[in-house]
Amino acid sequence: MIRGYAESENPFPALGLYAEMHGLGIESDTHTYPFLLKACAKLMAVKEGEMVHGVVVRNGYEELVFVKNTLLHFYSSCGLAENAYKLFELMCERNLVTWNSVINGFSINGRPNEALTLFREMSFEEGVKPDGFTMVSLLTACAELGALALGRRAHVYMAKVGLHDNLHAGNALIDLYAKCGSIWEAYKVFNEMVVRSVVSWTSLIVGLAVNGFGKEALKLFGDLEREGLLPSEITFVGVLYACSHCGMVDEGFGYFKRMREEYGITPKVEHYGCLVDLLGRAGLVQEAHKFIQDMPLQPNAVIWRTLLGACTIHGHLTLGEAVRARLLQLEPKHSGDFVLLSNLYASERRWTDVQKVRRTMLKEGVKKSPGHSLVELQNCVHEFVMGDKAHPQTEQIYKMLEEIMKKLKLEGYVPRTSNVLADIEEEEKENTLSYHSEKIAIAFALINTAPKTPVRIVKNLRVCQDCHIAIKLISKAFDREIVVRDRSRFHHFKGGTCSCNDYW
DNA sequence: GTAGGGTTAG
Repeated sequence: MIRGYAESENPFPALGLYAEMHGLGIESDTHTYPFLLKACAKLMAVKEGEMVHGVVVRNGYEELVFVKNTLLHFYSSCGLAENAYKLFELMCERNLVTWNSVINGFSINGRPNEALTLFREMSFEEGVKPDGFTMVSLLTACAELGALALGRRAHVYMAKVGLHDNLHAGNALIDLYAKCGSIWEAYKVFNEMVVRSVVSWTSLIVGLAVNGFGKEALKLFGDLEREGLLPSEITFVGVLYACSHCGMVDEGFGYFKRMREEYGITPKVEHYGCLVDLLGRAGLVQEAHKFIQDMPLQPNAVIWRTLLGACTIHGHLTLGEAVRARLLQLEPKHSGDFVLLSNLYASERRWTDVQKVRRTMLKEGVKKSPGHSLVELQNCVHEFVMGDKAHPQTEQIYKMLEEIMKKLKLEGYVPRTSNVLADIEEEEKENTLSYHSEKIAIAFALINTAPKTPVRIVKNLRVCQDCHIAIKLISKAFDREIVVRDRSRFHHFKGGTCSCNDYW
């Protein structure tokens, strides 16, 4: 019974049954724990899982590799990669599932570097051969880092050991190439797949959309329908995202209607979020506000933040302030909201208000999350932060930055300082030569790669307006294609223009 | 005869 529930869509009753069993004085055996932990993992029931962990230890089943592996999986899927790793370190017997569980724990919890390190340890030091599961975690880690060369190597390896036909690994490859901005390689993987699932289609649709190929994403969705496949709610998130980033307002609402009526999918807050963005981006800010007020779900912070973003782009000061007040109630210390509000005031040239926002931030101890940019070079991922001086090539990098600035000024570039808050740390450091991390990363890449090679950067925050203008000019002045993945989407810079059409 | 994987609005 417990097994049945644990493996079903609603594993909740499994926990109740266990409690009942416990109450009747029936002891669990080694067959029960894995299913219980599976249920806890699915439900993210941390407390219950930790309790089961305690029982496992008390009954002396801790050293059984099967049981321990489910514990690793439980902690990993509840966002507690560290707990999983601690257990892993103490294990005397490990098998492939053990390695996969702990690697995946790091990979899905935003610690891709640790996932890669463990993968190397597993395959090069311990000589354990990876399987499809391992490759999915590895590719996910590469995708997060934007490590294209490393991902390609994994792809080659998969072909060599016969894992290239694995459906899940194939899907992870599509996602990898899309998240590295190499959408044509994603297409290639998709086209060569022996078996595809709706996830394969969805991954490519989402990948096309975030890379700025909205029309192609919608075309692919059409192909999916012609094949008679059933799109999922995530497919529709991709479709609606494509519409909002291409300004296709009517089409977006058309798909939303079809999602509900033809496919019977109940829209979630993510779908409403896309539509708020769709209206807001298109300048229909009042309509977006009305849409939020009329939606049947409770709007969350992301919904209001989307509207605040639209107010900032289109200069709706009064509404923006009202939305900001709501966000203060929902998430008072979200640094991004302070930045948005400040940009809103800056766009209206209200400098006193900009200063006020800054002072509040300092007073409340709200720190802007530090931006960093990643560049991959010869299978190594280099990280740069604003004003970075830690890299061994610092001297060369800053010389290059000077050269870049000289060239850009000839092209008519004037540094844009209206995003005052974006430079808050810069001012604190009182360092006039403190460049944003993406500029440093680009200088580093220009030094270390052959002319005309594309430059790829992954940034954890959104690229600021000043850097966006500068990178457009760099792509022209240095004749380089520059691909920047920021927090929200891709920017493909080439010959002085960007694929986002300055709209992001 | 009990364990693990892919896509999600700002």
